[in-house]
Amino acid sequence: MSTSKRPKTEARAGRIKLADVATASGVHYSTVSRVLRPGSKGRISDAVAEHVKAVARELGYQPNSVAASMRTNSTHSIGLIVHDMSDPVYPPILTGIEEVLSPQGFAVLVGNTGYDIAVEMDVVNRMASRLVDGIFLATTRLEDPIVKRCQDLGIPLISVLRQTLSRDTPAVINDCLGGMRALTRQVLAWGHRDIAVILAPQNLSTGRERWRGIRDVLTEHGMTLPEHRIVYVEHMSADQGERAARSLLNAQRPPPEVIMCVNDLVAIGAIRACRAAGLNVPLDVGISGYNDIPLVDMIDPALTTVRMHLQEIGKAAGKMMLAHLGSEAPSPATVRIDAELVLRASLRNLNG
Amino acid sequence: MSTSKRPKTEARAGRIKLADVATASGVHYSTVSRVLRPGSKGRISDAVAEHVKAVARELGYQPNSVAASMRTNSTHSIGLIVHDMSDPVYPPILTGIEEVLSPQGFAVLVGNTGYDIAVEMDVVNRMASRLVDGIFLATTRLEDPIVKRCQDLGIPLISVLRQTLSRDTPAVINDCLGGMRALTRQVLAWGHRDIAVILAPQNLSTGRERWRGIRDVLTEHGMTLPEHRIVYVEHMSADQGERAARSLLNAQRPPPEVIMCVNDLVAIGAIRACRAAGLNVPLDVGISGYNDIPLVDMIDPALTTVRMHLQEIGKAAGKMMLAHLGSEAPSPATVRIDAELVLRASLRNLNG
DNA sequence: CCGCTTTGTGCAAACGTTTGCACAATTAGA
DNA sequence: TCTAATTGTGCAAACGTTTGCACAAAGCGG
Repeated sequence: MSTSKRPKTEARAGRIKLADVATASGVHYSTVSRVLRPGSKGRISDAVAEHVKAVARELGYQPNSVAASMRTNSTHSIGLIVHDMSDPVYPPILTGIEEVLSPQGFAVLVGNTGYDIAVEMDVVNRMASRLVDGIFLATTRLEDPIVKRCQDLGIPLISVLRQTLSRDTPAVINDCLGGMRALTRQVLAWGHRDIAVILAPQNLSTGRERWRGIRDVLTEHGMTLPEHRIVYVEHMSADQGERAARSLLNAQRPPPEVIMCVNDLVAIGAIRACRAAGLNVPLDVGISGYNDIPLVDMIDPALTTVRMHLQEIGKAAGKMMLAHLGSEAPSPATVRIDAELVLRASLRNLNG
Repeated sequence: MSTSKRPKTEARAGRIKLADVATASGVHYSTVSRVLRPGSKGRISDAVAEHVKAVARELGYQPNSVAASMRTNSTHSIGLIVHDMSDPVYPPILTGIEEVLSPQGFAVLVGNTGYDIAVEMDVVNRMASRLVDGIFLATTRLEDPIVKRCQDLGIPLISVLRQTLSRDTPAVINDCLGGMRALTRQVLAWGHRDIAVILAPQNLSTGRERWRGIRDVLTEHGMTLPEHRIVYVEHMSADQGERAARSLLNAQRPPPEVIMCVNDLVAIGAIRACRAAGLNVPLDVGISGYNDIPLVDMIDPALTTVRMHLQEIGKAAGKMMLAHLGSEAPSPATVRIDAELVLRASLRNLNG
């Protein structure tokens, strides 16, 4: 740590503390504490309370929550771990979380992993050092050493968007299964039969559930996909999507009627790949995504996708965190937030 | 605060502390501290150091940084205040900041204001209570009570993307003036003369600089814009952009040749408004944005805009923060990061 | 008017570090 | 061999809260 901060400015150094307010009001500092932190034990007369509050306000007293945390062993801060905040899925979740937690006095510590699990482990350890009251994990794998670590550390954990295989953590997730089923039914209803898919790694619950949603419906219709119509991305980005789509299109075979992508970014990449291959979307190839991130309604062609209610997910996660912090018994419930089909130009009705 | 957390889990309660490591290694806990925090005063023999480290590792010691913060009066955490993380401009900045600060042991506390200055003031006060070492402010107004507050509180502040009128805070901003000049020159070079603008509130440095960039170039060419070609948004969102554009198009006059928008989201709204009015972009009306946020290259039509190097801005801001935390004299330097013109389909060459 | 409850306030410990100071042990210089 | 410098470690205070406990004052029922 190179930053040696010895001196501090005046304002920082001469910070008003409880004792200052106390002497200025002629009471003991413990009394000030009780006035300013209602809910603590020990009743205070209204007269004193008013007076102390007035003095505190006048002196511009700002409580030192670090000191309070030290005493109470609770920082009222919670961590949010994501791979990359620039992925537009995450910010609305942060907003939802803040909406619930901020009024309760919680602050949110954001940690980006950059898709690197070593970094992620480090982030967790640092959050542990900082005594966060809980962690929201948006990177959860089906078998997850990070989850394990949090459990070992005794940090309340809530999984968002994803869930472990054993469902041993509380979680708030999108109903990927339902969403993908609805989408697949629509694809079939519109007469598509030669379907290709670009899937996420199958060590993620989202990746697995979305794929299962597709397969379920295909199976209902007595269909299965041939190997060569199934490709994977390593993580969900447009570049990865473009690469994957290229491998679908480059083969000697004719292009599929539709490419169902595991999410919108991947679908964007797929659209690029189609364009590059001289194929028109949706005339030559239909494309679908998942998430309904901002602007996919404005792209060319407007993307058919499934909307997750991300802010709702964030809010639900926030509430769940509050519940878990309050109670002793964190029942690992999994809450599913409904998904919503959004039909746009990138997928057409072959029957129409 | 409703959450009464009395009991804690085993793991949380029986946390290993310095003293535990000390007794286990047969040394005083101050020695352990010195071993684990190299750079502190007092040299330790290599033998003891190795031994203590081993014991600490074995016991799984996690330093309690709250306690350390209490002692040192420095939390190694910094705040980032934005209006709304869902605005795609901010995440890359966060990434840049983290990239620089995280390796130095800093954590980032994110605060969304929801465009509400009362909330914003509250966020600042809470960050002050939490003893953040510094604050990045991305909401800076030309005359800003928030900046004033931070100065009163003695919290090191760095303005990002925006700057105060008096330039009394260190800041890292995009070169809006240069960027907008370049764009305007291009617009003129391509033969557009009937130009309309959708501007941001003029109490923001970005709003004012971008407008000045346009005016400068127009003035160079002996042009000025008539009142009815100038409209404003309250803040930078697609909805606001759509409203503003509507008011430009609804008038009895013919539509302008080009609408220059203060940023991409606003431009998106303007495109929507044009479509709704039955106007083709770019054939009937050209549109430009600013920022080059993700996906504007994919929308219909692809948006002509100016790229800010957001992650660079974040990194520069992070470095600047480190510098200011280190030194006594925070010279309020303003760093400008170059902008880059990005020409796409939404603006056409009338001469071509 | 007496004991008992209630109410309001002060006292002091504790939270887990960091670090100035003291001091013992070792090394070096002459 | 003696003094002086150096090195390694222990001691204890301090950081600013919260909160259990003690206790005085006041209210009250009989």
